[in-house]
Amino acid sequence: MPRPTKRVTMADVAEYAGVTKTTVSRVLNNKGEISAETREKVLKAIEHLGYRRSRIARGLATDQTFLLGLIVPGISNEFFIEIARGAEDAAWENDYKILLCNTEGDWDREERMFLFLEDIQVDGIVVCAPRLPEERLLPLVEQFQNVVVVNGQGIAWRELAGAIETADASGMRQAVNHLISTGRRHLTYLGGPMDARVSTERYLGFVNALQAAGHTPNPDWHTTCHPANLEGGYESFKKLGRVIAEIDGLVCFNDLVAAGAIRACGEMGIRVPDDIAITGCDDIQLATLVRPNLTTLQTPKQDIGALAVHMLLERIGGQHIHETVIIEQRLIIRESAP
Amino acid sequence: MPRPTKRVTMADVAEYAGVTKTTVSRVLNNKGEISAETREKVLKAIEHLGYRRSRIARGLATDQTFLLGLIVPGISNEFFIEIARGAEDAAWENDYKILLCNTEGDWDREERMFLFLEDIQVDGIVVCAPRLPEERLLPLVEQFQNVVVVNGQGIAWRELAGAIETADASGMRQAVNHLISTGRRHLTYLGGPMDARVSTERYLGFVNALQAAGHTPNPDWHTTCHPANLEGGYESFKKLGRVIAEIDGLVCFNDLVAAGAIRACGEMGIRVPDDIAITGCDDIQLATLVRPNLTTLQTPKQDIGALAVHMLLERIGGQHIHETVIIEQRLIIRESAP
DNA sequence: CTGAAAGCGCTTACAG
DNA sequence: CTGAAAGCGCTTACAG
Repeated sequence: MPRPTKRVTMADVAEYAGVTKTTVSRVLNNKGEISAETREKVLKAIEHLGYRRSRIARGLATDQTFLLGLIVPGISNEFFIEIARGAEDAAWENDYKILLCNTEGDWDREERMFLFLEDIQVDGIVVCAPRLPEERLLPLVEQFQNVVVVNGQGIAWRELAGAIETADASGMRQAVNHLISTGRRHLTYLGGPMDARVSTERYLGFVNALQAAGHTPNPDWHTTCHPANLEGGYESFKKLGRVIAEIDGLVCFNDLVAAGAIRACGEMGIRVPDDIAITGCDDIQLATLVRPNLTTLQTPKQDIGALAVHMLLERIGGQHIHETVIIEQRLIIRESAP
Repeated sequence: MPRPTKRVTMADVAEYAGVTKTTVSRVLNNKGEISAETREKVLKAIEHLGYRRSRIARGLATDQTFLLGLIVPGISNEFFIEIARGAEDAAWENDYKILLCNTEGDWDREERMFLFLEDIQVDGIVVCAPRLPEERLLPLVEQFQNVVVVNGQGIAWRELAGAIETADASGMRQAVNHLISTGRRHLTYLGGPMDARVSTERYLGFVNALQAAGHTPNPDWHTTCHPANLEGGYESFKKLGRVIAEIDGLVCFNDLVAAGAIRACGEMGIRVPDDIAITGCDDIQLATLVRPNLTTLQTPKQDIGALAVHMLLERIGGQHIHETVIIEQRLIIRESAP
């Protein structure tokens, strides 16, 4: 922002303290030996003049901005908001700042965001892109040094970036087992978009768990939601139409979809959980707002955000300790599937 | 991000095109006369080398970053998310980018965010700070050139910054009039934190409208919510305790609070809207998710965000056309107060 | 322990 | 219409 008053620069500090910019820079960066006395003088000058180092100038000189980008496909989705929150805290703790970028699930916008972040010259990027096709993700990851991908698809990029994934199949298994152990016999799955790995994986988890328990999933019942939000869940559930009466257990892709299904049940005169038990996934706030409350899989969203930042920081520091981390989910039993 | 391969610089482009950096800069900025031929050569060189101008270097040279900051007190509050969305679109359209900053309603964090944005050297800042005290806001506004405040408190800063405000009192009047005209006689107000102007103003609007209609608000019934979200609304409604049976109309500070009240009603065996009619404010998504759907005041959230950016751009351009803009709300009638 | 000087990648008067 | 040069505010070898 063009300042009304001239900016206080390092040269001003140097002059006031009677030293050179080199010295000022050194005390600022705690680099090299400096006599206690000189340091004192410089610190006083900084204090007195109200000097604040220009991140831009520093960025130009060092090629480091201490900025991190976080790309999410939607900002009104609490799942990503929580990840952002965790990431932000972790970043601040390490003197980094987070730039939150929302793509609205638009792939072109995804690329534009990468370009934007490259423009700003962030030191690293966390990408949450569950639906982005591998062939779109790969070039982005190739172009940048430090990237951590949360729930990404494909494998081509994996040696280039860090990865964090939720243990989707195992989560769904917990949901299915719970429904079966509470007496449900005719289960189906209300899925997310099948172009997302998290989605297909959850479906597979559902199918496998069912088979492992000696049941056969009815493929005709399998329904997906577009988009995987409340409206999508509502519409898709209604599509189940006549067969719905036979179903007594519904495993949903996420809490939003589950809430939509519950809403549809309300209108269709189907009682939850009496007639049908419903489970969600992620445990967002909505899970406890909806009536009946959602039985769901808790995902440690903030932890994922913090972990992503830590992995990024490792990479920036030249280490690649955590290549891939799997995050387990935990079943929380509430009213919708007691 | 320290690049593995050397960055393509303006000098490279100049060399490849057989001109000087000055010329390259000129075609990039469309400044000064350039022969079509030269321009062509430069453009080709840029294309060929895949050159992308460094925003950092440019920022250092011009003191302009084409970056805007947007400070919000909470990122899980849909009201602010929508403002952010509107702001982002408006910014992109003008080749600016938005940096979204969340303070979580923490005033110290508010100041830190300002410092951070100053650090990044954004060209302007939009602040949503409904609860920030005037004496905290003033120094921040004084320190920056280009600021637009959304729903700010106090007046001291008003000649220094642009302002956008919702017409809260008039909104509440609509709600009260609707309740009265549909036969409700014993109204009360479930308020927000009384340290926010929007909150006191809504309360005054409520009281005035009631009096204008010849009713006397019962001050004993007046209750505030801390915080003004679902839980707060739920708790506060319960505090109304015994007197609740006498109340047949409830005007709420916002949709979140209203949803909390509805939830409490459910548990207390009070029927909405039969026993009590409830109105919200803002018309967030939740308004149509809750059962019964919320009658509420629609606030054009995205428009507010876009307007804020436009006002900021005006200021950056040296104009101060819109000093203060008042945004009207509109009553949407749904199930909770038919 | 401290300084002089070059460099980061741009822009912008000033000349021609 | 184009260029040489200084400057934006830092950092960092290189000397001493």
